[in-house]
Formats: sequence, structure tokens, C-alpha cells
Amino acid sequence: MSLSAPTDPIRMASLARRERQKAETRQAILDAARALFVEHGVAATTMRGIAAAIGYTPTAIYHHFRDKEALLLELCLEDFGAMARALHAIGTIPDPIERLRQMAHAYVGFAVANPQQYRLLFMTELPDFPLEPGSPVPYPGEGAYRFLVDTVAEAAAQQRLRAPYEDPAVLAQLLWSGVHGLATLWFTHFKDPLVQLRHPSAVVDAMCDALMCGALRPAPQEVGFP
Amino acid sequence: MSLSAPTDPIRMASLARRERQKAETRQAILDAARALFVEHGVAATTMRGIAAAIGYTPTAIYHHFRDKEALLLELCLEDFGAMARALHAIGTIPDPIERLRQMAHAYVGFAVANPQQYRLLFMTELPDFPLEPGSPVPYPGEGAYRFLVDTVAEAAAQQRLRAPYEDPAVLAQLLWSGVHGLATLWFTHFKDPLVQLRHPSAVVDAMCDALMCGALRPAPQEVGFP
DNA sequence: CGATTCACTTGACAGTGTTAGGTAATAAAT
DNA sequence: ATTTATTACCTAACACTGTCAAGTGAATCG
Repeated sequence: MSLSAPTDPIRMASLARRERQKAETRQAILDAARALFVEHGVAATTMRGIAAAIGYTPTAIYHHFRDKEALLLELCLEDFGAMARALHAIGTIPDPIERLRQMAHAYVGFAVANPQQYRLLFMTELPDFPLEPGSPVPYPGEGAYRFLVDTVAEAAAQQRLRAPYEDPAVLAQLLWSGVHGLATLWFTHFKDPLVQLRHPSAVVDAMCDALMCGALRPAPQEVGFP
Repeated sequence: MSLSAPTDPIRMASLARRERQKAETRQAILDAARALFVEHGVAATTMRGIAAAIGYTPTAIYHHFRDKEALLLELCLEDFGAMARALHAIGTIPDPIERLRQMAHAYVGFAVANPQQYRLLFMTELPDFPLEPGSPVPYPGEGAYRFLVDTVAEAAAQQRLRAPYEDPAVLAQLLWSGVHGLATLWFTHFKDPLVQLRHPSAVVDAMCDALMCGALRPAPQEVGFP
């Protein structure tokens, strides 16, 4: 058993340095992989390319990550967290309806600003996650999605939603699908000369307005659409 | 010049047979490729696999298609046409609004029934198409998309749409994005234990209702939501 | 009959993700 | 202090991919 915690301070420092160095190369791999993934897309970046970018041999990566997919997954987890935090920053807006609008804007803004990253997060089938209930690793989009559902639920609690949309999960799915559809359709058809899509940022308001108009209860102050 | 049309009926028949045979193997390649694409996805099916399925050598495919992408493209063109025809079959419904609802249903139905095919048609960036104005090859989704825009325009011509949605291109994009988002989000997250999405067929009505409620002018007979 | 065409095959090339086995430096054990 | 064990990393390779240059052999043409 060589796993006993060393008490000698010199040995401790040495061991700490070794662990720090390992963590550093691991982070270097992550950084290089992220840069190449967002620049050229995940399919077009190779293990050899990642390794060359940081002066290592391709096989060195496999000492830190099981395979390419695991490397991808780690980046996804980081980015899901970042996106969740960004959306959570909107949480200060008191009106839940307005908050949903702002979230939609932020979501579409992120998607069009980081298309490759968005592809990676929401357009690739992630491998099977640990499905155990008490899973140690947080499920990727949990934060952002829960925030969305909670906001919808808050609006529902204020009795501002119509009957079929009172289920927060349903309206959340509609809103998410709406902005997700705007973004992904843009990615695949933005240069289609026949379809001539509007830029998502220009229509996300219309999308929200339309969906909200359907979901909102016709309160007296909202029935008269300008 | 051996391209002069032969007059000898025997030679004509022989030449016709050769051309027919070539067309047959070409079609065999297409059929095998489609079967493998929809079963295992495009990335997972190999040229060698397609060739083996029809008893040819991989390189034989390259005598009929420039590369894998060209083969994929040809299948896309066929399927776009089929989908356009299917959507066009709804054209008998007189009310344009109800027609849009039916189209949304058919669209989502096709997507969930043929996920791999839908991926191929709407989730992969198609290669650069011939962008010349008088392009000989019809742009893939032209038929279906024009039908959608025309139906929205018909509703607008009947003065049934509100101001911001009177531009047929905008409302068409919203509707398309809505159903596209429902389908694609389902594909990537249907087994996500935390998100727990509803099946697209179960919420496409809600999506249409909500969007339509926002887009429709509050005509007297429609202001009272049941 | 000789020449030509052409659908198809053979064999290869460069590139991919990935792995078995080796190396050398450090840490632990005796 | 010498030996053993660990381990971060490398070398060399495997199996696989899409693709192509060169060849084959049968059908067609002159």
C-alpha cells in the first residue's frame, strides 16, 4: 500500500508538484481541444492535431481521457455550467415573463455567437450519462434547464398562464424548442438562397411574443395588443 | 465521335440495355446507401459497407457518384421531393390556418418516424449548392418551403394576421423553427432523465396554438379562447 | 479483325481513433 | 543505497476510413 498520506513535508511537496504538473498538462489538453473544436468543429479536429498543438504525442491524451468522446464530454460539462451561470445572471429581473424573454435573447445570442460550441452542447447526442439517481457528476444542462422551468413555474404560480400551458414542463419545452429551432435552422440554412431566413436575433422577439401571447392569460392590461 | 445516335435497332436495343444496366446498379447503390444511412446514420455507414451490401467493390461507387457527399446529396434531393409532395397533399384543406396546423403535424410526424432521414435532410449542413440564378438542379427544400410560405401568405391575404407577422417569411420561419426545434430537441434529449421532454407529437398542437394565438388577429369569433 | 469504350476491380495511399509495449524519471521499500 | 514500483509519456503499430491511379475484360465500333 503506497497510498498512505506522506507526512514528510518534502515528500508532500514533491508529490503535490507532480500532481500539479499532471493537472496542468490535462488542462492544456482541454484548452487546446476546446480551441480546435470551436474553430474547426469536433469532427474536423483530430487527436493528433490536439497533441501537436501542445507539443505532446497523441497517445499522451489517452493517459488523461479515455477517448475522444470523454474529452468532448468534459468540455461540454464545463460549457453547460458556464451557460447555466450566464442564464442565471438574468435572475434579478423580477417579472418572470420578462425574465423568460431575456433568457431567450441570451440563449439565441450565445448560439449565434458560438455556433460550434452550441453544436457541441445541443446538437450532438451526448453519450449515455450516469443514470443513477445519486449521480456524483451533475447532469450537464441541469442548472439552465431548471432555471427555465422554475421561471415558467413562477409565472404559473402568479396565475398568468392559460390552462394548457400551466404545466411548466410544457411551456418550457415550447420556449426552448422555439429558440433552439431558430438557432439550429439558422446554422444549417443561413446561406440557403431560397429560404432567406431572418437572423435569429431579429426574430427571437417575435417568437417570444407569439408564444407568450398564446400562453399568457388574457389579463385586462394585456388584451389590447398594440 | 461515337455519340451519334445509332439507327440500327439491334444496336439501339443493346445500347439501351447497357444504359439500363448502369442505371440499375446506380439505383442499387442509392437503395443500399439509403438503407444503411437511415439505419446506422450517415457517419457510421462506410463506402465499403454500401459496396458490400450490393456485391460490388467500394471503388465502383465512384463511377456513379463523385464522392460520399454527392451520394448523400442525391438521396437528400429525393427525400426533399417526397416530403414536399407529402406536405402538398395537405393542400386540399381550404382554411390556411388549419392547413398550417396539419402541415406542422405532418412535419413532426415525419421527423419522429424517420429520425435518421430527418437528420440527413435538416440537421446536416448541405454542401454548397449551385448558386447560379438559372440553376438546373432544383434547390432541395424548395417545394415544401414555398408551400409553407404560400400558405402563410394566403392567411395574410385574408387579413387574419397581426402586424408583425404579416410578413409571410417571418411567420413561416417561426412555425418552421418551432416544429424543427421540437423535433431536434427530442432527438438529442429524449432520454435525458432530468429534462423529461414530452413527445413532440403531444406538444406540436400546443406549439401551433401558442404561435397562432400570437400571430392571429383577434377576430371576433376567435377572441374568446375556450 | 483490330481499336475503343467503359463498367468494374486491384492495390494502394494518406489519414483517422486507438492500443500494446517500452523508457526514463521519480517515489517507495528494504 | 540499492532495488522495486509507479507513472507520465513515447514509439510503433493496428484496423479502419474515404479516395484514387492503374489495370482488366467484355461489349461496341470502324
